[in-house]
Amino acid sequence: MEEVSSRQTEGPPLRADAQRNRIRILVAADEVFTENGPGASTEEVARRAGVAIGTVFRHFPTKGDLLGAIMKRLLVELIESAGQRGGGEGLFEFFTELTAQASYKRTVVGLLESGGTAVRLPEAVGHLTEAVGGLLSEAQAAGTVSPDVALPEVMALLVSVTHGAVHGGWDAELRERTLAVVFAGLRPR
Amino acid sequence: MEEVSSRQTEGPPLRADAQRNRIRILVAADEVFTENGPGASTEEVARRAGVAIGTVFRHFPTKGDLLGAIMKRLLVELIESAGQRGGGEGLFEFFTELTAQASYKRTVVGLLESGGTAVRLPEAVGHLTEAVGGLLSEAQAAGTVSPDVALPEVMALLVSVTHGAVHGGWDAELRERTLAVVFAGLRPR
Amino acid sequence: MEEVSSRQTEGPPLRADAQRNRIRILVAADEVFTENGPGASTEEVARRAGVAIGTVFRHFPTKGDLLGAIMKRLLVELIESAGQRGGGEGLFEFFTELTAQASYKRTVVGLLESGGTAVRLPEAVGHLTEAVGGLLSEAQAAGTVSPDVALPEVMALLVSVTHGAVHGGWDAELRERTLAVVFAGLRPR
Amino acid sequence: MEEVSSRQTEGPPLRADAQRNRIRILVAADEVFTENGPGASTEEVARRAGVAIGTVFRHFPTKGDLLGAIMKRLLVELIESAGQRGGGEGLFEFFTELTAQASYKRTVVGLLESGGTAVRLPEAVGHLTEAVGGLLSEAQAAGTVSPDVALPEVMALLVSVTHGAVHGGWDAELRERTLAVVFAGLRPR
DNA sequence: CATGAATGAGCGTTCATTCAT
DNA sequence: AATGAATGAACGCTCATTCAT
Repeated sequence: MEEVSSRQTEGPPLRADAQRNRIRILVAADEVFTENGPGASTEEVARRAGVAIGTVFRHFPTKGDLLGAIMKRLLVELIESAGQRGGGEGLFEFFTELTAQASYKRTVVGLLESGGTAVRLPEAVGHLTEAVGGLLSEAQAAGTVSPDVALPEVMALLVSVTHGAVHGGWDAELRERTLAVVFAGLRPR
Repeated sequence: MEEVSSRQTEGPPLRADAQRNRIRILVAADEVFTENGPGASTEEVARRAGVAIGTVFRHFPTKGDLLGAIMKRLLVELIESAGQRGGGEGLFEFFTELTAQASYKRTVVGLLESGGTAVRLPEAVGHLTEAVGGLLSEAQAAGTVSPDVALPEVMALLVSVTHGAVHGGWDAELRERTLAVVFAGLRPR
Repeated sequence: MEEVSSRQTEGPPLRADAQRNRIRILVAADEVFTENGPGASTEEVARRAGVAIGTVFRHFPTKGDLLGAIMKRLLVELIESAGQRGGGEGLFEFFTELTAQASYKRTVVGLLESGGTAVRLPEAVGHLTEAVGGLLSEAQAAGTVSPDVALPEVMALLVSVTHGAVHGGWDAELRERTLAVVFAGLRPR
Repeated sequence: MEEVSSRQTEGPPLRADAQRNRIRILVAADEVFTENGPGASTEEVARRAGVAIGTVFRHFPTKGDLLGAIMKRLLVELIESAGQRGGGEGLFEFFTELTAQASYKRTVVGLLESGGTAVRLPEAVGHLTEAVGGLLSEAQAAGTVSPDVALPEVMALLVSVTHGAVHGGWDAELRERTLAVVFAGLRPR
C-alpha cells in the first residue's frame, strides 16, 4: 500500500535506490513540515532523510512539488480509510478518526488547505469527496443523517473541524464535545 | 469606533501625521497578510502603505509586533460586535456575522490561530471568550441552545468554521448550509 | 575651563539653551562611545543627553563631527594637564596619569587613533605633541631622560601604552610594571 | 605551513574547490578587515574573494566566525614564528618581526584585541603567551633581559607596541627608535 | 544518479541623516 | 532653535534552486 501510493506515475521506472530515497524524503518531509510548518527548510528535510539537498530537488523540482507529493500521499491514505467504512455510522467514524489523527498529523489539514506554498490537487481531493459522499449516502439511507444535509457542507465541516483540532491543539475531551455538537446537527431531528 | 480601537494606548500621543501613518500601515498590513499569509514581506506592507520601510519598523519594532497589532485591532472589533448582541439569537447572529465577515477578512482567523510567526494576545482573546460566553448563557437561558453545550466547544466551532469559511472560499450558500448544521447541533433536541 | 573647551568657535554666538544642549550632548556622547565603542548609535546619544535626535545633528552635522568634537575636548584637557607639569619627573607623571585615566576613559585613546569613523584633528594633536615635547626637553635638561630619546618615539609609546591599558583592561599592577619597563628605557643608562 | 594552518580541522575533508574558496575568503577577509576595520561588510569580503555572499556564510556561519578564523590563522603563524626563535636575542627578534609585520598586517593586532564583534580564542592566545614566555626565560637565562621583568608586561608591551605600529602608521625609523626604548627598558641595567 | 558547494534574491532590522511640524 | 517622524541604503543572514564534481 505504501509502495503503491508513493510510486511516481510518469516516466521510466526508478532504480531501486532512487525509489528508496524518494520514500525516505517523503517521510522526512512529512515529519519536518508537521513539526515546523510549511516554512521549514528543504535542507532540514534532506538532513532528516539522510540525503543531500540535490537529491531532494532531483525528485521534487520545487518545494511545492514536495508539499504536493506529501499531500497526495495523505489523501490516498484518507481515501482508503474512508473506503473501508460504511453503514449508518461510517461517516461518524471517519469524521472521528480524521479529527483524532489530525492531532498528531498537522500536515493533513495544513496542506489540505494549500497553506503557504500553494498546492492544487483537485483530482485527488475529488476522490476523497467521492468517498465521503458514499459514506454520507449510506448514512442517510440508514437514517442516521438527516436527508437535508448535502455533501458540500459535510466536506466543509470535515475540513474545518479537522483544522481546528490541529491548530487549536484540542485535547481528547474537547474533540469529543465539539464533534458531539456537529454530529447532533447532522442527525435527523 | 475604528479610531478608538486603532489609537495606541501607551506613551505620549502621536503627532497627527504619525497617527495617520500608523493606521495606513495597519490597513496595508491587514490586506497584505490577508492575501499572502503571515509570510508576506514587511517591505510589501510598506510599499502598500506608501511609506518607507523604516517607518514600519519605527511603529512596530518587529514583524511580530505588527502582526500582533493587527490581531489586537480585529479582536477588539469582534469583542465589540459580540457585546452589542444578546437574547436567544445573539449567539447565532454573532456566529453568522463572523463567518460572513471572514470571507473578505482572512486575517481574522489566520491570526487568531497565530500561524507561523507566533503571536500571543491571551488577554484580548480572553475578553472575546468572555463575550461569547455571555451570548451562550443568554441563549441557554432563552432555551435556544441546549444546556449540554459548553463554552469551549462553542469557541472551537467558532474558530474552526470561521477559518473554514475563509480558507475554503465558501460562497454564501455553503456558509448558510454549514451553519445550519452547526446551529441544529447547538439547539436543544 | 569646561565652558572654554566646549564653546564652538565659528559663526554667531549660541543662545544660552543651545549652548547648554551642546554640552549635554558632548557629555552624553563621551559616555556612550566610551561604553559601547564608536559603533554606538547617535539615537542613544540623543536619548542620554535628553534631547531629540534632530538636535544632535543640528549641533554636529555628521557623526564624525560629533566624534571629532569629543576628541577635541579630550585633547584640550590633556594639553592643559601636560602644561601644568614640568621638571625632571613631569614627563613620567603625565605618562602615568594618562595611562591611569585611560582605564576609565576609553574614548581618550580609541579616538586618538581615529577608530572606525575617521577623524582628523592634526592641529589639536600638534598642540599636545608640543606640550609633551616641552616635558621631554625639561626631563632631558634635568637628566632624567636619555638625550638619545626623541619626541616621535615618546609620542608613539604614549599612545601605544595608553591604548594597551584601555583595551587590554590592565589592572593597576600591570600598568605599573609595564610603565616601569618603559621608564627604564627612557632614563639614561 | 600556510596550507597547514588554513586547513579546517573538524568534520569531513572539503572538496578541492571548497577548500580553495575557503582560503580565498580568508585572504579577502584579512585584507578587508585590515583596511576598514571589523565593521567592514561581509558583502565586501565576498566581492573581494570573488564568491557570492552565500558562500561566505556557508563557510563561516556568522561574521564572528569569520573574524575568529582569521584571528586563529594569525595566531598560529605567530606561535610558529615564536617557536622557531630562541637564545638571548630571540625575544627581541620576535618583537621586532611582529612589529614590522604589523605594518602591513593590521589585522594581527586589531583582532588580538577582539575589537567590536567579540571574538574569543583564549586557547590559542594562551599558546602564544606560552611561546613568548619561553623566549623570555631563555633571554633572562642568557642575561639579555632583566630578571625583574615578568611575562605579563612583556605581553602587554608586545600588544601595545604592535598595535601602535599598525594604527599609528609608523615608518621603519620610528619603529626602530621606539623599540630601542622598549628594549633598553627590558635589558638589565 | 547522488553529492554538496555555489548562487543570489530576498528578508528582517538598524541607523545616519533629512525635513515637516 | 527644538522636535521626532520619515527616509532609504546597508547590513547580517536564510534558503530555494542550480550545477560542477
